[in-house]
Order: sequence, then C-alpha cells, then structure tokens
Amino acid sequence: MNVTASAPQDEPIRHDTGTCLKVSQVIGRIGDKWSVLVIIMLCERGYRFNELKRGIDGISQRMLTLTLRNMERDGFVTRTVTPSIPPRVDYELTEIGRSLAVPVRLLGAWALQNLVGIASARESYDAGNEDA
Amino acid sequence: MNVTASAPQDEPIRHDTGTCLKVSQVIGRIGDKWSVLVIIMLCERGYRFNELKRGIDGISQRMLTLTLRNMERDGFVTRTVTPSIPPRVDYELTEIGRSLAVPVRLLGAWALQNLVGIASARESYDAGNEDA
DNA sequence: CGGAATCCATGTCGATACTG
DNA sequence: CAGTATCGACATGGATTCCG
Repeated sequence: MNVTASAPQDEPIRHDTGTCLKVSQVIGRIGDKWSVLVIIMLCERGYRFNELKRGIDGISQRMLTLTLRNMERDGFVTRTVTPSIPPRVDYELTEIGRSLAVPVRLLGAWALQNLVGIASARESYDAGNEDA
Repeated sequence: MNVTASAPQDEPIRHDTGTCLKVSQVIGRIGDKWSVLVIIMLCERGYRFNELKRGIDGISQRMLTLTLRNMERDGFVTRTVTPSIPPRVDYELTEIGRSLAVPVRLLGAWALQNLVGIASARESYDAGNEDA
C-alpha cells in the first residue's frame, strides 16, 4: 500500500493513497451539506438565486451563497448577473458541472435504493449496543 | 419546486426536496474526510485495523475508529474480532458496502479526470477576484 | 494490537442585521 | 433581489494518554 510514485504496472488498479486523497477531497467538496441539492436542482434548468433558495428547503441565504461561490470557483456553475432593478442573477451548470451530475445522480440512485437498508442497519446496530 | 407530496405525473423526474435531502445526507455521510479512502481500500480485500491505518496516510487512530464505527453502523463493513493475544480485528465490506463502492468509484473516476480542470478553474477564479 | 477517553483547535453552519 | 458582515453554537478532527 501507499504507492506514492507510479505503480509498477503489474496490477490493474492500485490503491495509491496520493491519488485517492485527491479523489476524497473532491467528494468531500461536493459532499458538503448543500452542493448535491444545488447540483441536482440545476440539472433541470438554470435558476435565480431566490428560486434556488426556495427550492432547497432549509438552506440559509448565507450557505446558498457560499455553496454557489465554491461551485463557481471549481467551474461547476456559471453566475450571470443582469444589472437591472431589482438585480437578477442566474446560475446554471457548466459542461463540467453537468458531467459531474452524472455520477452524482448515480450515487443518489444508490442512496435511494439503500435508504431503508441503511436505516434498519442503524436500528440493529443501535439496539445491539444499548445494553452496554 | 418543493414538491413534498407526489408529483402531478406530468414530468419525468421531479426534484422533490424531501427525497433529495435524504440522498444528500447519505452522500454527506460518505463525504466525510476518510470514509471514501476506507471504502476504496477495503475494495481490494479485508484489512486489519492497523493495516488500514498504515494504508491511509495521515489518518489518526481516533478518526479511523470513528469512521469504521459509522460504516459498521450503516451496514457497510463487518467487524470481526479474534480474541487472541495480541487481539486481531478484521474489517471487510458487506454486500451493500461493495455495491456502494461502485458509484463511489465512478465518482472517483470522474474526479480523477477533472482534477486538472478544477484546479485551473480555481486559479482563474482566484486570479480574477484578487483585484477586488 | 485495537481501541476508549479526554482535551483542545479549527471549521462549519444558522440566525440576524445591514447594503446596493 | 441578491447579496455581505458579524456572531455564537455546534460538529469535526488531531494529539495525547491510558487500558484490556
């Protein structure tokens, strides 16, 4: 384990901590509290700031701003300002953002299929440990 | 947006905040700092505690324990104790854990392909904002 | 070896208030 | 409308120490 340099070509897919760390970081980034919701919502079409805010139940103004800023920084969304009165700001997924949406939705589909299993696994676990 | 009940059957895949929230929670769970690394490493084969610790560069004993506990609780890994001296504890993915590994690896593959693009997007963004 | 317990620094997030 | 600024609560994570 811990192949920091390149693997010696004698194995299919090596574990490589360095690479996996980066992968983990990306997943950690979109794994924050709101990014996935924003991505999935923007899959449909572009949205304005307050549309997103209303669509994503429970998100605060602050967190929506921060989430969008991070996604913009990573190149996942575009931010289009129309300097009218009142001002109008539209967000939409970039090409890379849409490509990200694909595996994200796959993970989402997996989550949906396994929600019940996970919940019951937790129950069993918690039940088995409460007699400690 | 915000279809809490069922969608009015006139659209293919509705956004449904309630469902997406659960999805987001699952992604948030595996989106923590270490779970993905553990999952990917356990894909190869079962590992002992300290093997995992050595394989995942930078993880503390505490975080490995917590991560494994959470994954065990969700039913992703099994924990097998062999009460020898010294004690031996083996971890391996369950069936559901292996099925989770599939979309996780897909997301990982996406991350690998887009690492460079993301990095350069950040540079552009940071460069464009430093004159503010 | 495989933890559990404690302590502490930092990060994350929500609520609130203010701005152009 | 679409933010920014500030604050405090809470969660996350690392270091260290102790235990069976």
